[in-house]
Amino acid sequence: MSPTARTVPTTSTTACAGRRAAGGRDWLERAEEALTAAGRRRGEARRAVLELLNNQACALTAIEIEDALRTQRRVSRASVYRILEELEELGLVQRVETGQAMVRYERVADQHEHHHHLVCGGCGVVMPFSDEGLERAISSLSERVPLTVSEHEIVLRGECRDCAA
Amino acid sequence: MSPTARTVPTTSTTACAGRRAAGGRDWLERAEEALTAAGRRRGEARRAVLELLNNQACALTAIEIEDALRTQRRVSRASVYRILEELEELGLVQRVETGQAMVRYERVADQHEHHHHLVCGGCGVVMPFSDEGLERAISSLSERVPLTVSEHEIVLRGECRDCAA
DNA sequence: CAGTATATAAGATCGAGTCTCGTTATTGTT
DNA sequence: AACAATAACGAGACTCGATCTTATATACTG
Repeated sequence: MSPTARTVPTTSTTACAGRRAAGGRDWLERAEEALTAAGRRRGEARRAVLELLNNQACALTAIEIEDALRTQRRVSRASVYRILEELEELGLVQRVETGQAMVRYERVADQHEHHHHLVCGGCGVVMPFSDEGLERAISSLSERVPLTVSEHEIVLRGECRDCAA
Repeated sequence: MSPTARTVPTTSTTACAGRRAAGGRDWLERAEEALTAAGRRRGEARRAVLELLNNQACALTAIEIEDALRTQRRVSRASVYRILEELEELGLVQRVETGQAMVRYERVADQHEHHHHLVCGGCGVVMPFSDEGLERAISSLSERVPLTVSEHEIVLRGECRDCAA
């Protein structure tokens, strides 16, 4: 079995370690406003997805979102993807590639609660991190490169403490 | 259509811009040696893949490899993936996630011709880059993180000059 | 409250990647 | 050089994340 394409044992909402997001209240409100401003109607499926994303500390996959909502309100897979795409276009959500063969999504923080990801190759757990020095290096670099850089993504891979033990 | 899952218009071997890799002679030899040392036999399919990878400046997808070889020697898709996996295990090839819904592979340079990637969201072109300051920031960061970091990957996304024009 | 457009659900479909298994080819041995 | 033994390979079925299609339900507008 290929090490990176393995089935990652993620228990839906615990895929990304770390404290459950606390002060996301603003994000939910901001999201609702942005959607209304964009001329969108309200729907229960989308509201459920928004609420779930608002309570996450880190990125979820579409399937994890579908599973997590199954108990409270069945949301079709197509809807999950459609909603995530809308939210991404409005800059409310961002895609995260962790090298696990599926895309993860997370809400875009109000200010710059900007972060990147640590991925354990053993158990598949995903953890957020951020670093000032790294961001400085990136932004200075972005000036000297033959591309108008609009986003960047950094993934550190290795073994978490549990797996290394 | 989702912007990142779009079908990227890559013409097989030109997927990764930049001069065709020049001094790859050593890599090919090194690869052959490593494979022999690992007790592997020789096969035509693998030799074809090795030669192709040796002439690339940057990362290719498995499908691109299959297509590129189609004219000279038909190599089964399963073989391409199996060969790439072997090479990855031996540290001769590395996987690259560019956020384009498929994995790319490239040879691992002899010394530290270590590099990362710029991806144009418009045309899908992938370009290599490297930066000392960035590497320093990463390695100092790797010490302070709750993970034994073994690899890292950085992708800058934006618009290339042609697409921005 | 009727009309209309958006939101959603269900399921077909797509495609990258994986798996199985029968065939071919390399290599060490005689 | 013929011969096993076994690794390398090819063809195609299969998996599963993601997308597309279409019919229905629901939210706004007048």
